[in-house]
Amino acid sequence: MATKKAAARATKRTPRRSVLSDEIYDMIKAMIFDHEIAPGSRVNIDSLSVQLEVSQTPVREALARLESDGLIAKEPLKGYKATELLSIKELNDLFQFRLLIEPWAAEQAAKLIDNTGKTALKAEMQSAKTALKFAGDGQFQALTEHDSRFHTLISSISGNNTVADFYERTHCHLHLFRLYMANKLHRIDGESRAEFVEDLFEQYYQSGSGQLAIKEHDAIAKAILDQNPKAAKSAMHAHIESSLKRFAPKAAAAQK
Amino acid sequence: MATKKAAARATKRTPRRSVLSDEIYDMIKAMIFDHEIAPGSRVNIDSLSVQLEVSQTPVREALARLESDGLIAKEPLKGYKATELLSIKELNDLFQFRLLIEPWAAEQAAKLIDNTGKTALKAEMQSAKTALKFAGDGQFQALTEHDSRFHTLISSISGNNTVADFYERTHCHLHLFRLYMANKLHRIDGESRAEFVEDLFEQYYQSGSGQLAIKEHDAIAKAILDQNPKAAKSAMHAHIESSLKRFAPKAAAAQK
DNA sequence: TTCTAAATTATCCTATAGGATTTCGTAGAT
DNA sequence: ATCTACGAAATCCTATAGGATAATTTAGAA
Repeated sequence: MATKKAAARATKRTPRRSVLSDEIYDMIKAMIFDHEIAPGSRVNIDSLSVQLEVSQTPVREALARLESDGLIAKEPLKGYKATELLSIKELNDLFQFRLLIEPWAAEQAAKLIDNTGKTALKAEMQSAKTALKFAGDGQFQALTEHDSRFHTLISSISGNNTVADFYERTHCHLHLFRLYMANKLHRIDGESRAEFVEDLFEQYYQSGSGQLAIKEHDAIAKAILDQNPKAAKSAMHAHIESSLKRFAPKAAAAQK
Repeated sequence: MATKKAAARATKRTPRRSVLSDEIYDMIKAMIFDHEIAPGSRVNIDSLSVQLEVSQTPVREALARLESDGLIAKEPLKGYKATELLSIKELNDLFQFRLLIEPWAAEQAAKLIDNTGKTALKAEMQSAKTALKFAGDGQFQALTEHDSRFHTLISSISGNNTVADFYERTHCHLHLFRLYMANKLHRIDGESRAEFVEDLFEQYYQSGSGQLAIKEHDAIAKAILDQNPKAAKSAMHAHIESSLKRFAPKAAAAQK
């Protein structure tokens, strides 16, 4: 008896900290971000379940949630497929929406920030510097993750949970979009790859005038830390507008 | 041949306009709205599947989607439960969020509306009048549905799909909240029921000063139809603020 | 009374089978 | 040669049963 129990315990040493369907959800989301699942391609439940070595049930739950997130679309009796990349119009709509929300959030954050928030914000700006180094080598992941965390952090400091929730939701798409562009490079023949990385780095993170996007983040963070609401609001507004300018040409290129 | 075709058409009279899991999703959502599933109560997959006479699979998918909608929460290894009603803070957060979005949407709608949109808006305002009659008899469902459609319509006329999507998403909660209050009446002993209906009608839809919420809708619709952006924006702003004033005391009462 | 340990309950996951629908390919007719 | 009709394969959707693990309850001992 005891030996049998021990054996059973040994075989499944997996502590399973969370439920399986959550893990599968994260895995599939990662596959979409990494373009293992290309935009617009079919997503087969059967294949996924054998690939991830689980049964269909958790895969189904994960796909249902991803559909709510807008990362996957279900056509009845046809199956799931990954959604297409953002069109120009969708990109504009999204940024217009951000312009309505985030400058306000930055303003509120400057009003309401406490010491805990200040510490967190300073730490995030510190991590941006190391992320920037990786980006110089063509590794953008750290930088995009900083960007996501930065905006999420400000939303949460604003104190309005509805706003914070919204941010996490809508930015899946944007994240995808970014990684698409970064990923695109890897498929270009080796010769011109370095050149493209340079180009992307210049245009995307440095922008024409030599102003780094990170510097815009710095300006926002500084205004919030100084508890200057008006400055924080306008800095955020400027940042989103210049982000859109950086994205628009890339979005147009991705359409084809 | 022809007969065979006709026979085939007859046998499959079930067009199955949508898949089962979608129907189940709608059914469970309706059960939450109608308080067949009370806020905070446990939701058992097994019970639901026998109650709705389907297997567990579609129930699981429906619950996963409802979790994304925020109407149901999952506690790992404990099961699903319906989320609680909005707290005062959440109500304030939600309305603050609406104040950032909807006045802008009304402004855009006034700028961009075409003849199709004008026809739809006029029709919706017409339906409000009949809904108002039902409300006088204590049947608020038609009125709350008009409210939901009205705001959704303006979001869609604004031309920004991100905004339109957002509206549909966030207002599940609000809808629930309203129906909760309306539903509460039915559980009160017959004696004082009429009195409470009167009270609710006065405070919720007529408000202290004798201004009907529908009249506020009228003002918004008129400004949009006149293509007067500034008026539309300020009318929407005023409407949301007075809505919050109507809701706040009810939310406080529901806390207990 | 309070703490430990076993038994019960419930949830999550797996596995598989079968029905329904779409898609693709082939044969025949115009 | 093009189009229609039938048949086969693939895919999705549904249904059901059963095993494994965590949470809860109950019983017994200090």
